[in-house]
Amino acid sequence: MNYSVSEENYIKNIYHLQQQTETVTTNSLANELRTKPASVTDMLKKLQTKNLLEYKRYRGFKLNESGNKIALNIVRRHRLWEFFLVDKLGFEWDKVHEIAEELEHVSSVELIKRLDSFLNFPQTDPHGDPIPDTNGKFAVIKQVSIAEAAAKKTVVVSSVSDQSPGMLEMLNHYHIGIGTSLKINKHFTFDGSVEIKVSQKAACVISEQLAKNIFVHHE
Amino acid sequence: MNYSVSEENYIKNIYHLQQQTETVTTNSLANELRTKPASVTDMLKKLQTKNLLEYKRYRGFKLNESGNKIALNIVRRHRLWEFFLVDKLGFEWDKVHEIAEELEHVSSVELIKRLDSFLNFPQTDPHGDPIPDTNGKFAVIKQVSIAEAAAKKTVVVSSVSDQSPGMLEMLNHYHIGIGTSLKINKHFTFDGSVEIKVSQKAACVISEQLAKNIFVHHE
DNA sequence: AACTTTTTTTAGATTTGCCTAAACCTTAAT
DNA sequence: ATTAAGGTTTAGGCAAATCTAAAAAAAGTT
Repeated sequence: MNYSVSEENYIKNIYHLQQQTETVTTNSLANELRTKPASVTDMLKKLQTKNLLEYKRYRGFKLNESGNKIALNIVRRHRLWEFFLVDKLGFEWDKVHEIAEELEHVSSVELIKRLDSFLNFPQTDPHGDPIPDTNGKFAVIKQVSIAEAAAKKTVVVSSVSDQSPGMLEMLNHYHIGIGTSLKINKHFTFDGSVEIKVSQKAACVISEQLAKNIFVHHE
Repeated sequence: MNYSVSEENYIKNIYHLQQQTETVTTNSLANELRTKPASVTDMLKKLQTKNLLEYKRYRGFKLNESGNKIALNIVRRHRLWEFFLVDKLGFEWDKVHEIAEELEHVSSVELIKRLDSFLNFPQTDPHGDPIPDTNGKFAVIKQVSIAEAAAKKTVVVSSVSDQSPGMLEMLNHYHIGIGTSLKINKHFTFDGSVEIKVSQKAACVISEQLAKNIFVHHE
């Protein structure tokens, strides 16, 4: 079956909200989509008719099995395009989200198959988020923010949860990117800042706010 | 200014029809867009309001200066994406039109700029049609179909006007592609067929229909 | 438990792009 | 010049996706 751009956007955003809360509310989705709650209710009915949702009036909603599958497919397309934009076209990763938002709705299955292969089957997008495979499966890496990571360990940056230009500027300044390995030296309890050491460079201290937005994993 | 997918499709198709006839008719456009004449009239009014058309009721219409500029930009996007699909993703050229139809509406200017550079500023799409530059300019190559080309001359294939799978099959069979050079040996008046010689291979005879759809230029 | 606040839904409009059917022009033919 | 035929436009509607305003349900407060 084929879905409209609007339907796909609703599905995708329900999926993303579900990563934080099991069931999603009308208001939060309206907020995410920059639309009005009444519009959300309308679309929910439609998606329920198409059997993509579990939805009870006034009680919130969540994607069912097939809704989830479709969402993962959209996420797959989005992340593959983001990878393409950064890796092949040389975009900075804070610029690609909007463009991928449009590209993700191009419907050809063959296109995505070939794009995946052209990109050499990447596992994560430029922000470190995993790219689901054709069946919606992806490896879940156990990761923690630098703020929570144990001291004295060497870890690898796996993703960043903020994709603003300001964030990019900071990461460039500290020479940190996805895949960079660094050592957590010390957590300062006073302000939550963390001393880290990136590769051969001198140790430096990053703010709590930054530490909370950089996720790392072991080895 | 920004245009809807629908508006862009109208503009593009008016442009294409104008290549054959100076002014376009409601019916022919409706036919091209697989829509109804009444719908075309509706959209014409809208495009006229937006100052992209010269249009007099019952009298046909054509793009004005700015309409033309927009059309050429859409054509540029379409052809760049076609080039990408064939050159980078390995699609056969009879499969790319539909996909490029969707991709061409992605609106980022920066995207197209970078795509162009990534593809190394191609001059023509996979069917040999010229890719307009940012200002809508492109080199016009004087070309004739093999059916009309003078005998005893060596020519270079510059484009094909039919993009069906059947056409592709024939071209592959004769080892003909865009850029292939071949010699026109003889025109048979009886059935319009033409004897040609492709590179080092044995001379062969192609039908009038095929000859009419392959365009060539000198040197 | 009753009232207030917040959230969600319904009802009714609006816009865009499309449709059918009917009216309207233009052209070509007698 | 009239008429027939064809193409074009208007009128009126429909579906998708949105909105505002009002009603209904749930949650929070005293």
